[in-house]
Amino acid sequence: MTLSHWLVKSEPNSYSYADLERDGRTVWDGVRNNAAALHLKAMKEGDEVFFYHSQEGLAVVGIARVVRTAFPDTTDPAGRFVAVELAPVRALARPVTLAEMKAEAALAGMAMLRQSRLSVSPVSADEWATILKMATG
DNA sequence: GCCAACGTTGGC
DNA sequence: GCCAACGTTGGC
Repeated sequence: MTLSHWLVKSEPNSYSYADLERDGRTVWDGVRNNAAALHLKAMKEGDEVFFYHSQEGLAVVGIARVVRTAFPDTTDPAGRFVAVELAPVRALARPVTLAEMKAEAALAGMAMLRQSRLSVSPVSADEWATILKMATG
């Protein structure tokens, strides 16, 4: 089975990567956007996920892993949306900022750059490798 | 704080 | 079913 890669956004004021490390795992709920929900449904156990800090930080700061695939989001009264569970893998050695990603030609097609408001987006294998390299450089 | 992008709602 | 109005997200 081939694993896929994703990116999720979170405002560190409400839930940061450090919070995920502290908790060990967390329910990724509250997504109320159909495109984002489709990506949640496509996540497989073991898929790796970049954890991006929006509003404050504006950078990919860590890697998480899908530990439970999509199930009904109990915070959605209408019962239409789904949640997954994520666990921390590791913090990046160096955060990769939005400005750096925008400046990197290899990331020009990246979903989160093309549609800035999408809170859950796919990351191609090449984009994943590019960002990992930027995090060590 | 402002504004662009974009999704949703509701009147027709 | 269209589209204007409105609300939310998120970068600047």
